[in-house]
Amino acid sequence: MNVDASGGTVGKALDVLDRVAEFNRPVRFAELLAASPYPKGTLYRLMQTLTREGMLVFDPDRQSYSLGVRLVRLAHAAWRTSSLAPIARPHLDALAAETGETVHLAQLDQAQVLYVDKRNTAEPVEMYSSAGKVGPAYCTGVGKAMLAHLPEETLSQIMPLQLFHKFTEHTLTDEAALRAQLAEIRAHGYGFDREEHEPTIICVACPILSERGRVLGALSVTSTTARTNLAALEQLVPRIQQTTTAIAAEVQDWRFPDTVAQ
Amino acid sequence: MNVDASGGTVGKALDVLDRVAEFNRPVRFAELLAASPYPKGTLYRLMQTLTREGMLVFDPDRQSYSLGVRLVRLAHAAWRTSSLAPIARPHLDALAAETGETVHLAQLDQAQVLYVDKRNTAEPVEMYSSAGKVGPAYCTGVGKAMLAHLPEETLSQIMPLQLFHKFTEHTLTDEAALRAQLAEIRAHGYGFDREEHEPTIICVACPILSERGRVLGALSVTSTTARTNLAALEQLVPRIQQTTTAIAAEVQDWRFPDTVAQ
DNA sequence: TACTAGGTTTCATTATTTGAAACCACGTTT
DNA sequence: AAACGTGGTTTCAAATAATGAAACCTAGTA
Repeated sequence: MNVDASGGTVGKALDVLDRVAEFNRPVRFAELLAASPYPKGTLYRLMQTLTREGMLVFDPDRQSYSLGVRLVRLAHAAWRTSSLAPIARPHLDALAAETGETVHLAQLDQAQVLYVDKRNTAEPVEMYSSAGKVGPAYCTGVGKAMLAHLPEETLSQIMPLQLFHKFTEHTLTDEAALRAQLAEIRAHGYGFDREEHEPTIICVACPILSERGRVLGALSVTSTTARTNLAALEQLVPRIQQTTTAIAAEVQDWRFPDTVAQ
Repeated sequence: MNVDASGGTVGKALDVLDRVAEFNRPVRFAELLAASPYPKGTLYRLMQTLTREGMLVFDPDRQSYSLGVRLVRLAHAAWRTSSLAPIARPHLDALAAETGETVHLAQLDQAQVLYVDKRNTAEPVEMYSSAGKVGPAYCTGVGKAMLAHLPEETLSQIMPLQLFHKFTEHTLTDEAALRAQLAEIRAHGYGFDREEHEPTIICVACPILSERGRVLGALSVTSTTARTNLAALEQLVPRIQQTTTAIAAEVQDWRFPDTVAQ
């Protein structure tokens, strides 16, 4: 999944972190060794370093490694400064309240969609259960909305990384089909998820664009075919765009509170 | 704050990440250069690498760097597998509901306390606002509860890293005083925060220990002198210990769902 | 035009990383 | 008890990547 191969030591170290993350549970050295392209000694020292640095934690009881809490601390900062979530929060609240539907805020992480916040009127906000989750870009509303507004150069870089797994019978399964839809989305300024990722789940999504047209993220309102339909969701577009515009506007200033550092 | 100095390249790279994080806002190359011990060229390439790897994001509009979203993704995994939060969640809910007070779940990150979850009956759970925050160990209930149960070797390593800043008139300001209290806490199995960090804020905290006595984290119930007092909080100790024991017990198995990897 | 500040690249030197293999510790088998 | 095997740790010369001083851009200013 990760197209590293970049020679650098830090690249490898981060790659190891990713691999540990993929296990989703504490992992033994030998397991990781089997899953890594690195020779024993190299991997060993890499993990030593990462452990010493607090990015990994070694559990002596279980003889296994997990991601370290230092990551949580870093991510806290990342989330605050580099994600749209803190700004978007009140807007999401309002939108979710008004529509009564689930609202997703996402950004691009490499070739995938990373959900940075979520409002679900039914259940209360679950920490990290939404923030931090990743999903495919080619078959989600937010994903396509972002892809559609990417410069061709970037798009052609991440297009080959799309897996085009056929989740449902509506999933777009090749680049041509996707590109056709992206053009459409670009023209309209919004796009749909037509049960492409999960059956009965539909959504309408709008990109969040900077003044200069750079893709900052995307916002979607999700529902089910049991409750509503695409036409009804389309009615919400003006309201959603009102939100995305507001968020984009705030982002413009936001970036420099310029309070004295420290 | 960071006692790196470890020659490795990854150490330096992570150090750079920390420094970026400390700014709490997008930061220009020159700013970071001024704050770093590394020469121009070195820092430059370090940041190039980190940016290429998605750990930093460069905003071309603002000519500045922020922490990348890849961190959020990694932290999501870290939080799930390496923190007590997912397990403790229901227990925290129950404890908070019963006591009607704020409940904190913390773990040690290097020499600091890292809050991994929190329940505040008043306000709803705020994403990341609690998870990811760090605080001093020597003057918080959870901090001292954890320090008290650390093996001497580890303790003597992190003791010199305590800042002993006198937040309030009750703050312990030297190692001797702290060690005396740690002994007491170890004897009782619980400890207090006697307005040591913030005036009027008091809490009672219990460590979460593994079967073998390893420190996994700590749990505290916090209140104010306006509402209650230490004696009343002490009454809650059995209830809190019931919770910590339950969490510790669950942790024992938890670590290996042993579902087929991938 | 000259000057400056911020950022990028070069290149010979340095020192870290590499990885094959040896080694160690332990629990298992014969 | 000796031999074996697996999982983990260390060694050491060779290969490679990181270093940092300085040169070099680029764009905005005097």
